[in-house]
Amino acid sequence: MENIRVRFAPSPTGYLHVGGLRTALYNYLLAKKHHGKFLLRIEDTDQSRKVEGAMENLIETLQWAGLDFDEGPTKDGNFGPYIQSQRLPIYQQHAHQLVKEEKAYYCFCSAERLEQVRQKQIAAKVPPSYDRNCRSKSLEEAQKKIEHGERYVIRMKVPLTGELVFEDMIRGKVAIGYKILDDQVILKSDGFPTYHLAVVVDDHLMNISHVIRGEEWLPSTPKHILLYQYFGWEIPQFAHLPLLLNPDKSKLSKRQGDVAVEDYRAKGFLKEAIINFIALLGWNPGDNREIFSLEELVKEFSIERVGKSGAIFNIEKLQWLNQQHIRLKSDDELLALVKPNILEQGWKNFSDDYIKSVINLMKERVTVLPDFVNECKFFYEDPTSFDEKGKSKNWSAETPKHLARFVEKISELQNYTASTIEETLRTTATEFSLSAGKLIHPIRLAVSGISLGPSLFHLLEIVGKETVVRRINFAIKNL
RNA sequence: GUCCCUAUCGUCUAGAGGCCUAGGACUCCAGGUUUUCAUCCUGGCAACACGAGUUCGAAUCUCGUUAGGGACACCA
Repeated sequence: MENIRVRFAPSPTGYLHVGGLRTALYNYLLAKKHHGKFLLRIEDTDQSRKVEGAMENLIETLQWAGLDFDEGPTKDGNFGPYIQSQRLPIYQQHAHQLVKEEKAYYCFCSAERLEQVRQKQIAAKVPPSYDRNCRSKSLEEAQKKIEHGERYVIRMKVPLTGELVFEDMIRGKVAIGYKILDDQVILKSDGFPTYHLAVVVDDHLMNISHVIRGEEWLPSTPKHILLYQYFGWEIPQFAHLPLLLNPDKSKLSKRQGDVAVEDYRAKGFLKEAIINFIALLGWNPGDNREIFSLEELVKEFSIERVGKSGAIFNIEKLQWLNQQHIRLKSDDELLALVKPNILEQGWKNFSDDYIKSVINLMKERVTVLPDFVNECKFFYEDPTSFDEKGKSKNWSAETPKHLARFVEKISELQNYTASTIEETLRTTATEFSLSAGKLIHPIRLAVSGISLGPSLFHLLEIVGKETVVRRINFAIKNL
């Protein structure tokens, strides 16, 4: 494959959808794999749906995920502008050109008339579509109406019979009969193009070689190909990706869970895990590997290995992948990700080294980033309450005496490390003829307030002798 | 309703006619390791939608049925 140019072309209607991210990812992977270009184009031809700040948010999220585009609104190439609302004259010129060549025509039908036609068709149990009322009007007649100030749209002429056959890289041959295709509006009465015109004109002008998009576009692809033919342009390769699905197998949507990439980001999922996860939703390398970095995906990706059937977006595997990717990160990387949350908690008096030692001890035990906060509280503040179950199970009348002795002994420890702490604990247990567990569990409870967690000896080492002594003494008095 | 797409364990998937008594991963269950929990290790449950055909042989090819989904806007 040579000179690959692909694009991700979202509408700025809010956040970046995980399905959108996957589409962007597959485009990105194909481009990078073949040393091509990946462009971002903003499709904002429906002013009514435009959301303030959505484009900035889209770009920010895309870049957070690591999918840098080579050309786009904030990175000019030679094919801009990359925002469709800034390209209006281009579309208008092309639409009128088709009218001139009698491949499209002016339509003056009012919304009311269209609605009447539709109602009649529904009543007659005919599939609703435009009745081509204006198709037979002469150009002169139309011109006159326009001069009188009548509003119009431009519709493309679709052949009345025959069918259009095209090759999809994922689905193979697809054939669709013309008779079910409407004379689609390509230029709206407000002078904006519809998607169908804009996408074809831009993809051509921007030299797009492969159109990789969601399966929902498959049925309208013939309209696009027809437009390419009308303009006499080379038709790009099409690849229609299988849809991402809700657990009930409908198209992935809000209501049934989070669909915004930023939601998963906020929940503490790593970009590496999200990318890895969505890459595997519809694609696999053909062997048993499952953990991939973005760079590895670039190396391994091939569009031929993209599947055809929809994939349910099920976060259980995402969670597992997140665990795996957390382990792959260095303590320093994790520190950078976690420190803001630590500070947010008001835990300000802790050195980076301290936080890193916590991270190091905990990183094989967490699944999402916030676990470094929520499951690590006792590293940063004294427990204010104690787990009741743990107390009834592990705390006896004798316990304070045992713990007092342990405190006494570690206070004298010169070399306070996990191994000397362990040694001290075991000799203390022996003094009282106890199993080590009879000390370990109450000490854990006293120091952390809960009865689960990492290695006690490492926990005690990290927290520090002073704090351990203070917490145990507090527990002896108050438990 | 019409058109289009799709169909392997609960989920993501491997499988391009014999290598399939269908493989891997997640989840779940059991056992082991561990001071607890988690991790980790071992093992287990679990699928070719159905029916015809082609073939010596079909999860793989063809047709049909069924099911699910998508598209049918001056939205993308």
